[in-house]
Amino acid sequence: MPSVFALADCNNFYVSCERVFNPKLEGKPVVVLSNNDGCVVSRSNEAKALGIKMGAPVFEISGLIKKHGVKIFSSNYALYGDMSQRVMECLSDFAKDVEIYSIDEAFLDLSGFAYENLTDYGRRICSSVKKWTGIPLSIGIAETKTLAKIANKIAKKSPEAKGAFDLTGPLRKDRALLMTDISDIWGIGYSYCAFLERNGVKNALLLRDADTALKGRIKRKMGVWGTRMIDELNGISCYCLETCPQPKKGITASRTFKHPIENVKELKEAIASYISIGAEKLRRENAVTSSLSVFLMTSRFKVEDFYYNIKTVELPVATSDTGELIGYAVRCLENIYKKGCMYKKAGIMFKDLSRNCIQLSLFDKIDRKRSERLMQTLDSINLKMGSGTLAYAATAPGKTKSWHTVFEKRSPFYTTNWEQIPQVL
DNA sequence: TCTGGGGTCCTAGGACCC
DNA sequence: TCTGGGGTCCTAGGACCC
Repeated sequence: MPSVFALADCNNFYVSCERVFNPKLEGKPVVVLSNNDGCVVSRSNEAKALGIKMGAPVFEISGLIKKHGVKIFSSNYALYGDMSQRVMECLSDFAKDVEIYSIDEAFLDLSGFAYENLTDYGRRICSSVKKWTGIPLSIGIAETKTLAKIANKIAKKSPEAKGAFDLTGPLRKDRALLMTDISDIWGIGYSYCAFLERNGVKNALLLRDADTALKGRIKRKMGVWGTRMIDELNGISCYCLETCPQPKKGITASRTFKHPIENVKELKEAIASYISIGAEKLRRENAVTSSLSVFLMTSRFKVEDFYYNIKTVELPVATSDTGELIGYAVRCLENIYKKGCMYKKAGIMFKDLSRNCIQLSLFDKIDRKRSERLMQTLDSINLKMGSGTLAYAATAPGKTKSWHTVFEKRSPFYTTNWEQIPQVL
């Protein structure tokens, strides 16, 4: 049985989440900003039409914002995460297997739906999800994930598609691939796009039908990725549906500061707080780490005196104990801290994760059982009473700090906080 | 003045070993 | 003066994704 994938992708997801609870935003230009309200990460169609680009720094578009009354929001991750869960639950009603690909995308296995009209089925999914969650989405259907991505782009762009576009079967495929710019193919970024264009490959059809010589050049430049991409465009599926989330290979927690920081004490607090975030993720994954890195950097936009340094330590015994990790991290920080630098970003990384099996060391002085109980208690209190209820003193809890991320225009936590639930008056 | 965060995979090249 | 071959493992860096 040939495989059939549907890619369900929420339209302008973060903006759509804001609109669910604030319907007055419908039809208006709206953008959602990154941490510290730095740059644009989600745009409504109206904002796109004004020429606001993805990733644009806010200070560069402040004129446009003023002129057109663009509504702006800080990121509200609690809201988006919760809305995403609702959308994914709805989607799972429509297919036997679902792969959650990102916060706003999922692949559905529609193999064996041959007797249904797939376009109609896709439209039914869209209207049900919209009705149940308020979130609009588009569906692209095809024999491979890469083709489903292309189908999805067409579903989003063309109003006749009414939310869903089916690319299975030979009929519309050539035309669809001809109309697809090389840069719109999944896996083609800035660098590969330039390479392929230099080789005369301007659209997906030309890439699909590459001759042997061109395939060779692509293989040399892009490796196996390039080969697989051509196969996928030819309807040969190279990527199957991953229904169970793969265990994480590493965990990173880092933040950019609104204003640069020089003070080592403040940097220590920031690093301790990133360790807390990372270690909690680690425990949620049921994992321990045996490699910890701490890094510091100044602004990457000030090339003249750019400074970046990273220190990695291998731990004698793998752990997920926040306190223990803070201890190591602070020593790493002291190692790479250079006085006089204005730091703009700092973070921590855990690598070499292992699961559920701590290799004990003969020289270990820490009571592992006790540490495990302590972390379980910490996590359960924070889960019950709210994140950050219990925190290490090293993170300077309860005080407003220069390294704290700024969210000046954040909407209420409508769905995850009883105090902020929407009211009907 | 002001520019996000967290991932994955692949490859080349060096170190090391037999 | 002469100076092998092949395998494995690890890491850094590149490229991409959302």
